[in-house]
Amino acid sequence: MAQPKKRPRGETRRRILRLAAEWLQQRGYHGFSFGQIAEALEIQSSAVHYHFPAKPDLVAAVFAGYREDFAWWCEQQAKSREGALAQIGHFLDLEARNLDDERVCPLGVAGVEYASLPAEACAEAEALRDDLAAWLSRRLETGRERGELAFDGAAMDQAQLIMAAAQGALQLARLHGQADFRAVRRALLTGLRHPTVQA
Amino acid sequence: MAQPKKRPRGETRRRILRLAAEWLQQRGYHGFSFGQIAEALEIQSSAVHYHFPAKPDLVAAVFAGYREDFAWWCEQQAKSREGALAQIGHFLDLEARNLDDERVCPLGVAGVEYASLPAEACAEAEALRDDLAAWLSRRLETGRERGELAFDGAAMDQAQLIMAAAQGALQLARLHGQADFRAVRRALLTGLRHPTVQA
DNA sequence: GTCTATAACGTGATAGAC
DNA sequence: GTCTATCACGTTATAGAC
Repeated sequence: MAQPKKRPRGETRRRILRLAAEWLQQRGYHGFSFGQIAEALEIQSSAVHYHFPAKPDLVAAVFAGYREDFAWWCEQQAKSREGALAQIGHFLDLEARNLDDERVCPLGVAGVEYASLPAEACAEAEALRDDLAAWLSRRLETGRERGELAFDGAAMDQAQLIMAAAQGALQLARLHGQADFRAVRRALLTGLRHPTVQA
Repeated sequence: MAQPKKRPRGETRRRILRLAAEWLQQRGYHGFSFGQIAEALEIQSSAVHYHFPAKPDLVAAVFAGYREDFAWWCEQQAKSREGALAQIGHFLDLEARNLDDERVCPLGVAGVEYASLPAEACAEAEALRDDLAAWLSRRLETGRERGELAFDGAAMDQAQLIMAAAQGALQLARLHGQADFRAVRRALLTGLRHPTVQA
């Protein structure tokens, strides 16, 4: 029988998280199993259970990872000191990266499967939603104050429109093609650039 | 689709379809089973298999039902002879009905679980997407021609924005509350009403 | 940290009686 | 059209060896 492969500390855990994130965004929570992860990584399913006692633990960790990644991205973004419209464009580009390997936004997964998702995963997803909403509405608010952006209504309404549209567009892109996402990106940014009417 | 036009008058069949549609939109494709449907309807799981040989058949039939319902809705809508903005508002209200029992848009389910969904279901979902996109872009196009609506870019881009935003907003509403959907509805319609700038 | 082995269960699906 | 009975399989999860 094959000897266990020695791997650097924490390497297996990272590989599990990485694959689980990919499949979660491609197939949904119920669309992959510990056994499939084990097979793909050429380890035993009980090795997966060692790192993550149960599936809710694994998926909650995946969502927590999304939050870490987004926090890191925000830090990098803050350094660039770009305008609000450019930053929001970069946010849409961040979402667009999911198109490369046919993923959807993790919030979409949580939203669709909400009623069949473990509570831990829901809680992390809600926190991620709050992170995104806070970042977006802040950019929109200051962008409007500085006259860079024009839109009617509350900044938070606009932030939710952007989140919802990006997430929905990634899903529609799978049904009809990546052009659908670009169409939505175009429509969103055009709407923001649009100067308010002088009455 | 496997099932021809002729629909058996069976009450059981209708009850199965109704419950499957509800659960599909609440839990996703993998979030419910024949056994659970049988239990809820107090029949045997093999009775479900009688009406729908396999799960893909059932779910494809559910999607086909969505298309029929939407076609019927379009007919009713055509009779009203309302303006484009009002009609698009009604479309968003149609989506908003899903909030009542915490469902999401079926296209969201298909988009999220695409990689783990049977091909029959994907095909029906794509057809439904085309139905919605065609109806919306037509309203947008004629609305703009008549000066009722104002937006930049292609009508189809705008149609995709509306579809994506509505679908994403239903999902976000589950994570944070129904107000999120209303915020998106507001932002969308405000954007359309916004008069183009006179340069 | 990974393995073997296995438990306990739910799943989609089928055959055939009534 | 619905039932009983059953199947093979995949699933999550645990115990204990190395």
